[in-house]
Amino acid sequence: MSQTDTVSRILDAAEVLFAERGFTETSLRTITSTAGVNLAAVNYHFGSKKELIQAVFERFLTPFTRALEEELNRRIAEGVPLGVQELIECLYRVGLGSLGLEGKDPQRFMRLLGLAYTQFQGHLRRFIVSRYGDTYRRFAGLLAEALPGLDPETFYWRLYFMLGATIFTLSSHDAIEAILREDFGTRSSLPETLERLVPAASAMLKVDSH
Amino acid sequence: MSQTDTVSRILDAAEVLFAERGFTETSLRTITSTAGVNLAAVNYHFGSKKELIQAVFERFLTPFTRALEEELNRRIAEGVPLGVQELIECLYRVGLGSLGLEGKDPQRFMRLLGLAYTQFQGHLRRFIVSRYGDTYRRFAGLLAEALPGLDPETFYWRLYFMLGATIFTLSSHDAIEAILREDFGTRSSLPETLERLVPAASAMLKVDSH
DNA sequence: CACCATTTAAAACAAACGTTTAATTGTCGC
DNA sequence: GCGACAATTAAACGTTTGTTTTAAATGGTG
Repeated sequence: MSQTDTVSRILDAAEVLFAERGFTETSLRTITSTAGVNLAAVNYHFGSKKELIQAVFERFLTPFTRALEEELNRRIAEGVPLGVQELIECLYRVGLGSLGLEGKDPQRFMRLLGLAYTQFQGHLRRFIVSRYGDTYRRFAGLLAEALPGLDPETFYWRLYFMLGATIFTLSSHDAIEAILREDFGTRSSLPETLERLVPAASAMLKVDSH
Repeated sequence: MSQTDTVSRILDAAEVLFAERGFTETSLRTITSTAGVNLAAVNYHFGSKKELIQAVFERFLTPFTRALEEELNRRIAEGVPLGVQELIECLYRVGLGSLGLEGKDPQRFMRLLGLAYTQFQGHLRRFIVSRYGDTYRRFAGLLAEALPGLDPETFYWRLYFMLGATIFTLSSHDAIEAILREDFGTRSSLPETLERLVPAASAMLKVDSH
């Protein structure tokens, strides 16, 4: 078994298990036995559990961030100014695209993102901000440009409202979908939920509160 | 030290520590030493850690739910039909009021609510739904009445969007506030944040997506 | 073939965890 | 004051955790 094999097998197993149970609730022994590798392999390749957690996030956030940057460049090169709804659609579409490749489940990454914000892993938040903060600030800047006249403080609070609605909803998507399916008998896929989320989030950003 | 003393000292300590670090990351030893009681007191009075977690939630959710029910009764007795914005305002104001009594920090309860949804404590979610589900459904029903013409599925999804925006934002209120204070030099209190959240959440519920 | 990184196996490590036990203390009704 | 029961205490229980260490085996590269 080659190195890349062992490393990615560990990452695959950790990704799934972390998303299902959280970081503290997932032991290295569960990860390594799921991955079919030796227990010591984690500390050999990653150094520690903390660094393994960061590596899991790096593996999906780096392609996502790159894809978002490229999509923003492409849209800006067209010369058409980007509206609020278009920017949010862009964000979601890149997420569905870059995270849904290779049979990966986009919701799993949403669960992980949710964990990064709600579990108490200070090192992880610091890692994400330092690594991907620039792209986040660029996106926030474009969104602010599309909302002229809105005072910056209100804008940023609403940005967090939107972040909360997105992460919370999508990371619990399966659970919510199960409840609604029971009540209404209908199914709704992740793209359908995003179609509902885009206008709702846009309305929240654009509303005139006075 | 009387029984009520020990019990409420444990609940006080657990409430703060759970909100700060989460359930798994808070040990019974930390709780009992913070509370100044013996380690075995938790299992003696509550039975297990799971039941302690439930007791923490029961202590603040029961008065909150009762206060919300009473406020809804009061408003309905007035005969004036309740609008979307009024209902959301009502919810937040009751939260600020009933949870902010006795020097308690409303944000702490928001953090706990966030944990209840994002951490993996199946027993806790079941406990909350079975105990407080009726009031939740009553509030949702009133809100749906205030939004005639909106198809039920879209309504419920937006309800979750609102729940996410509220819980996510308020449970991270201190962290977000610190970031914005650094960027803008201004402060914003929890009531001020709620004043921003009410119109944003209302707009999200009311928007016509067609 | 020799080298070196990789992987495995097995074991041990100290630390932390939730829980239980048995003995002691405190308190209240009689 | 005494018996009964609730409450508190110190100590130990058995697991599980992340991590490290030893050794041997494996595999590809120069």
